[in-house]
Amino acid sequence: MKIAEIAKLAGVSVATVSRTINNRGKVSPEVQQRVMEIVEKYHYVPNATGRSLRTSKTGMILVSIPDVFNSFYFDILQGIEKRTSENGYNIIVAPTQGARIIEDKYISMLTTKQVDGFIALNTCMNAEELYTLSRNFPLVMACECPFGANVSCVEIDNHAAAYEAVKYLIHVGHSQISMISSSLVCTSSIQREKGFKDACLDFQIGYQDTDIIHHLHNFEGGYEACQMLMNSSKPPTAIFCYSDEMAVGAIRYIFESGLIPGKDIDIIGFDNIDISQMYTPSISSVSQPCYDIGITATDLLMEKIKDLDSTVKKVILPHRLILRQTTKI
Amino acid sequence: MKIAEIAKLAGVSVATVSRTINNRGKVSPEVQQRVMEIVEKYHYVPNATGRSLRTSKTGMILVSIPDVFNSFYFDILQGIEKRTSENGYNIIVAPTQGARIIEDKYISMLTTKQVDGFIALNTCMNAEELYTLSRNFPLVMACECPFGANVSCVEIDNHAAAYEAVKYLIHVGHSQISMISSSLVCTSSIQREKGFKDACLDFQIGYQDTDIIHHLHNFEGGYEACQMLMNSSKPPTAIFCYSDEMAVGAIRYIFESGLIPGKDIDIIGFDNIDISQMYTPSISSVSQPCYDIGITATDLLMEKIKDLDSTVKKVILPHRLILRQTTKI
DNA sequence: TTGTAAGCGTTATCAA
DNA sequence: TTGATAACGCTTACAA
Repeated sequence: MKIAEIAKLAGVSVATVSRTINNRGKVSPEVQQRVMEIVEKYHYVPNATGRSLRTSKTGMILVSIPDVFNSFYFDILQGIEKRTSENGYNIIVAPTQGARIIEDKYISMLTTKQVDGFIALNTCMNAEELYTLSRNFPLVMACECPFGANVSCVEIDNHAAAYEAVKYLIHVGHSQISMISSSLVCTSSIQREKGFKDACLDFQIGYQDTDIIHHLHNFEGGYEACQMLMNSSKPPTAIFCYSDEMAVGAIRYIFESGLIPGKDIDIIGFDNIDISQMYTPSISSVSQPCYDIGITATDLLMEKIKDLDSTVKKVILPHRLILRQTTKI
Repeated sequence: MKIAEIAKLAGVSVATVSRTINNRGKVSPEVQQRVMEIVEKYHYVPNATGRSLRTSKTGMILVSIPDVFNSFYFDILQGIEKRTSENGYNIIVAPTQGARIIEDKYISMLTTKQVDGFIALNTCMNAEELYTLSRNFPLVMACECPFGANVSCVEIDNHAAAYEAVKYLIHVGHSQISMISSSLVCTSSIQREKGFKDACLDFQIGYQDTDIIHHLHNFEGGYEACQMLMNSSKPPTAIFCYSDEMAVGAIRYIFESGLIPGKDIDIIGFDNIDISQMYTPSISSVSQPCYDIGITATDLLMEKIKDLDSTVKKVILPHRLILRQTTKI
C-alpha cells in the first residue's frame, strides 16, 4: 500500500494525505478524518525509504559495541536509548566483536547515510581515520577514545580511577601490589597502568615492570595472569585488575591455590559489571557512570547532527570505587 | 557527492557510473577505470536510501534481544551475523529491554521497510499479533515462540532438557528436589516446569506445588526464591533453576546459610552462560546450541525473504546437560 | 558499449 | 484548504 493508493481511495491528492499523516499544514477536519479512516482501514504505513530519501533523515543512530556483551555496555545503551528516543531517534546496535571487517560494514551504514549518526563504544580505527570520519559524519566516542583523536567523547578519568584504587590498597597496608592488565593496548589500559604506577611511586612502595602482567582480556587471561603472579618469586598480597572479568579469572586461580580472596589476598576489578556483585565473594570494583555516559554521548552526538562543525568536546564523568568482599577494610 | 556529479566529472552518464560501481552490464575497461578513478578521488559512496528505494531492498536484518545482555544471546548473534553476512545482509540489533513500547518502535522498522526481515529472540507480542505480522513481513522466532503462533522458529526441546536435568538429580540419589522458575510465564518456563514435574512423577519421587517457586528472572529472584525454599519445612537437597542467573542467586544464598553447593545441595542452571563456568564453584547447566540456533534462524528467515508464502517450519535443535561443580557425581 | 529517461514512495513548493 | 508536480539519489529498461 502506498500513499497514492490511499489518496485515490480517499478521493484527495497525495499531498493532502501526506499533510494529514504528518500533521503538517492545513487540512480540513472532514478531509482529515476521511483520510485517516482509509489509512486505518488499509493499515497504511508510510515507506521509510521514500521518506528518508526526501527528507535526508533516517531517524536512526548507530551504536557500536565490542565483543563483551555485559551489563557495563547495557547500562550505557539504556542511557543512549533514553536520550535518543527523547530526540525522536531509534538506536540500532552494531555488535562489532572487535573485528575491523565487521566494524567497517557498520561504518558503511554511516557513509551511505543509512543512519544519521554514530556512537562508538569502541573502535578498530586509529586516531586519524576516526578524525577524518568525524569531519564528514556525526560521530562521537564513549568510554574509550584513541589517543590524539580530535573527536567528541565522554569517558572517565582512567588514570585517576586506577590511582585511587591502588592508593586504597596501599592505605590498608599492602606494599606488594601487582596489576593484571589487558594485552590489547588501548587508551584506558595505558591510563590505568599509569595510574597504578604513579600511585606506587607516590606512596613509596615502588613497582617492578614484572608487577604488571598483560594477558587476554577475559576470564582465562585473568586466571593465567594470576597464576604467573602467584608463582613468581615475590607473590603480591593485592592485585588491581584491568576489568572485572579478569578479576573473576584471578579469583578463580586464588581459590584453586587454597587462598581466600579478601583475606589472604585483596582484589579490585574495574567496571562494576553485574558479576562483581553476584560473585561470591562479591568483588570490589571501580564503577563508571554508565547511564550518564550514554546520556552525555547522545547529547554530544545531537550537537554534531545539528552542526557538524560544532566544537569538539571531551567530557570527563566521575568514577566511584566500590568496596566489597574481595578487599579487607 | 552524488552519482550525477561523478558522471559529469568522468564525462559519462549516470547509468555508466552505476553499472561500473555495481559491476553490472558491459562497461569498457577504459571507461571503467576513468570512473573508478573519480570515485576514489572524491570518496564517492552511493546513497543507500536512493538505492533502497529503487531496489526495494535495504540489506538489513533486524534482530531483537531482551534485556539480558549475556553470553547466551551473544553466541546466537554470532551465528546470525555469520549467516546473514554470507547472504549479503547486515544485522542490526534491537535491545528491546522486554518493553512493548520499545519493541513496537523496532517493529515499525519492519513495517516501514527499513529492514528486510526480523529475527525475534523474544517478543511481547501474543501468538495472534505475531502471526499477523509474519503474514506480511519476513519474520522468524528463535529460542522462545509463543504457544500456538504459526511462525517459523528454532528452539530446543525445553521439556526434554528439563526432564533430563531432573532425571540426573534423581539418579544421583535426590528425592527432595525443587525448581526455581521465572514468574514471567512463557513457553520455555511452562515447558521446563512440565519437564520437572514429569521427571518427578516418572521416577516416583513426586512433587508438591510448593516445590516450584516463581520469582523474578534475575539474580535477586534466584536468591529470594532459594531463601524461601531453604526455610520451608522440608528444604530440598537439589534445585533445578530456570536460568543460570537465578542459579547464581540461589548459590549465593546457599553460601550465606553456611552450606556448600555441590556438597550439601546440588544445583543445575540453564543456558550455560559464561558465568556458569566462571563461577566458583562452576555451575552445572543445560547448554543450548546458540551458534547453530543463530545459523538456523537466519536460514529460516532467508526462506521467508525469498518467498513470504513458503511453509512455516519449526526446528528443534539438541541441548546438552553439562555437569560441573554444583552437582556431585 | 553507452546514454536517456522512467520510476521507486515520499515531502514540499507553488499555484489555484 | 487543496492539488499538481518537482525533487530526493539511485537502478534499469530501452534506445541509440
